[in-house]
Formats: sequence, C-alpha cells, structure tokens
Amino acid sequence: MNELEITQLFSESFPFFDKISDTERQNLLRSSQYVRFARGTTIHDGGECTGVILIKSGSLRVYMISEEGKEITLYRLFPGEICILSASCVLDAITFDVFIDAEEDSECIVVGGCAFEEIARRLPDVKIFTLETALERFSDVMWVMQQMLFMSMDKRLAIFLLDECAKSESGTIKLTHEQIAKYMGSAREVVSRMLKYFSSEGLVSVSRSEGIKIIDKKKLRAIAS
Amino acid sequence: MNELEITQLFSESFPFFDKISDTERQNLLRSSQYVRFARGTTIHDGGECTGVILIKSGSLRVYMISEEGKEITLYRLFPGEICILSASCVLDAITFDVFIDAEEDSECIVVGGCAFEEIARRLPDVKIFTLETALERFSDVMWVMQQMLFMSMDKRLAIFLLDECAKSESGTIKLTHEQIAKYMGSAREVVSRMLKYFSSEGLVSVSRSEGIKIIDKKKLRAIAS
DNA sequence: ACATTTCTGTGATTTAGTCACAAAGCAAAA
DNA sequence: TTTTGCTTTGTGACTAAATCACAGAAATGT
Repeated sequence: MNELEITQLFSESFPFFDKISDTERQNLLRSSQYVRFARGTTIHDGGECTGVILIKSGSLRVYMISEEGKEITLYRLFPGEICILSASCVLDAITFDVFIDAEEDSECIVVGGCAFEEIARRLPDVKIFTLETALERFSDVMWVMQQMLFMSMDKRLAIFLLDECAKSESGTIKLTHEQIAKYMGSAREVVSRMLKYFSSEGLVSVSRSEGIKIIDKKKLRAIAS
Repeated sequence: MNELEITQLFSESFPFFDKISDTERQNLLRSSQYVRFARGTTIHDGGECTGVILIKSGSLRVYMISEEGKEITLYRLFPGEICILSASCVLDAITFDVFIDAEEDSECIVVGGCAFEEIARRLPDVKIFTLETALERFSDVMWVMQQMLFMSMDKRLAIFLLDECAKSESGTIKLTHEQIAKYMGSAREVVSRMLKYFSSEGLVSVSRSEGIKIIDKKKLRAIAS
C-alpha cells in the first residue's frame, strides 16, 4: 500500500484531513503505517496507547474482559470505520480499558498514538473529531447495554441473526455458537439451546458445515419486534 | 441567586469561561437561569434538548428506562458537577435517550441548549469541553456495566453500601430498598434479601427508622474485594 | 483410517429477577 | 387512643439465564 493510497484513505476517513496544512498532513502520514492483523490477533490489550486505527479490510471486535475471563463485546468495526478507543492517550476522559481483536484477517492503517495526540493538541478540529468519534461508540455501547439489560434472550438472538444476515449478504451466518455468545455477552450453551429452539420452530436451519440459515425471516422479525 | 454568583459558579465549573470574550460570557449568562427542582421531579425525559445543567445543591440521577418501565441508573451527579447528556442538541454523536430526575430538592443553573450549542459552534474550546465531559460520563457508564455484568449481587451491594457510606459522612444510609435497587439496576426483593443476609452475618444493621448502618466494614470490604 | 481438536448437546445446579401477596411500620385523621 | 391508609419490607413460588460437568459429533491433520 503506497502513500498515495493512504492519503486517499485519510481523506475519506478524516473529515478534517483536507482542511489542515500540508505540514500537518505530512506529520500524520509519517506516523502512520500499513499493518495486517491475522484473524484472532489481539491488537490492543488495555493500557498502552496503540493509536488510531483505520480499517481497510476485515473487522475488529472491541470488548471488555472480567477478572474471570468473561467477555462482553462492546461493538464491532468494519472497513471504512475508525477505531478510536485504542488511542487512549488522546482520550484522557476515558478511564476504562478495552481489548481489541481482529475477527478476520484485517488490513489497517495505524496512526501512532503519540503523534496523533500531538496533532490533536495543536488542531482543535482533530481533537473534536476524535472526541465525537468516541462518543459515537458510546452510543453503540448504550445499545448493547439496553439489549443485555432489557431484552430477553430470544429477542436478542433474533436481532443478532437478522443483523448478521443483513451484513453477510450470502444469507448464511458462519459463526460458531461460541462466537455468537461472545458477541452477545451470553453463554455458548444458552445460544445453542435457543438456536435449537429456533430451528425446531422452523425459523432457521443450523448445520455445522453450512452455518446458520434464516428460513422464516418474517417470524424472526416478529420475535425481534 | 444573582448574576455575580452565577458568574462565579461558571468560572469554577467551565474551564473555558475565563478564556472567552466578554460578549460570549454575556451570551452564556443571558441564556442561563436559576431553577429549583423538587425531589422526585423529572428534569429531562429523553428527546428534546433541556440544556447544560450545573448543580449547585442536591443531586440528580441519570437513567435509562425500558419499554416495560424497568430502569437502570447510569450515574448520579452532585454539587459542582455538570449534567451534559441533557444537552442532546450539542451532542449529535449521541443517539440514545436518557431520563434525569432530581433525587433531592436541587438548585441548578440551566444553560439553554440552543444558546449553548451556538456558542459551542463558535468556540472550539467550548465544544471540546462539552465532548470531554460527555466522555467522562461514558467512563461512569462503563463502570456500571462492568458491575452489572461481571459482579455478583453480594459484591455489588457491598460496594454500593461502602460508597454510599463514604458519601454520607453520617455513617448511616437512609435509602429505601427500592431506591437502592434502582441505583444498582436490580430488584427490590433481591436487595431486601441480600441486606437481610448481610444483617444476619453481622455486617450491617437494618432498621426502618435508623436506616442502614455498617457494622463490620472490614468484612464488607472483603466481600467488595 | 486414525487421532486430535474443535464444536455442539444435555442435564443438573445456582443466581438473580419476577410475581403475588402478606405483614409491619409510620403518619395523619377520627 | 384507635382507626385508617399509605409506604416499606418480607416471603414463597416461579422463571430466565448463566454456570458446570460432561458426553457425543463433526471437522481436520497426519
């Protein structure tokens, strides 16, 4: 990936990019690098500031982890999106730690945290963009929280399956029950049982090789209400 | 409460206040007003932009509510603090709705949302302050989320009682089980039962007139670990 | 074809939230 | 004081979901 392509990506991803000086643009480019993360890699694990990550391909999962190792997925990021919570040093106001994994083999541009922080300190627009991006994530997390605390398991799973199906385009969902449980902040057994129930009601078909296929989208939507 | 006192409060609460022009300061003051909220009043109920609220005395509770009326308290605000989520029009990035009640009779300064938004649009420092304040609340919410999802009831209640005791100074906690349950995002019966258990273990004493008194702080801390 | 690993299924148990009432505590009115 | 009414707390039965401890099935590599 050459510098021109990165410039292009920055211009699309950072609304401030076309407004700042050439020098600043150079600063930003110099502290950025193209990185590939293999599926399953942990990109960020709490404390130290990894930096701002632009996702070119693949997907990332941002999650928290309890002392006993229980995980809750806060949100997932897809191509064109920006991972901001990995840039903890730009966000003093944030006092919790998150973990970030590559869900798929992913191509990213990583803008070094310190460099970005320096630029954000000089340019209010950059700072504002950073904070606003973080706040959008706040909204995502609140949605997760609402689901976990207010909705029953069947409803949540129905929503998840419909979402996932809409994303995948292929019509089938190729995730293990374990993965689904992690995304939903639940337990594998619970997902298995609920899927079996959905399957017995003719809402989905479940097969290990084929993945999960939605059969009766209408009824599933009714459950997701 | 006169203009001088408000100016004083602004100066203490808004780090940008001493850096902006006289005209802007006047703008801000003109769109502000002193308001008293009676205990139990709902100050903000979702959608429309109430504005930025400075708390002079009393306390506010920020919470979400489900369709069935179940509540979760996101955080509470005390004198000197600023309620920012009530200023939804300044925070486009936030897409969820919160409710805000006065827990106690409270004295506040309310800065009208539109006026504040206008000022924030002109002055990057104000915008940055607003966003950063909102992000601090994000951190609070994550703490609540961690508690609810990762911790057992006994631990959470122990933490709550210790926190509350530290705040109250009097050593006793005068809250109904119902209130505690709301703050903790649990159910009244659950709190009652756990308090009874704590009481049977000699950790606290519970009486309706006296409130809850912590007897064995050491053991309670151990549970809160 | 075999061993190995990775997934999935299932019953038993535990925790917390829900429901439906009963009882107790407090306060104002009679 | 006694009555009445309201708020708060107690309790058992029930349900949902998480956890535990396995067993079995399906995919994968050698």
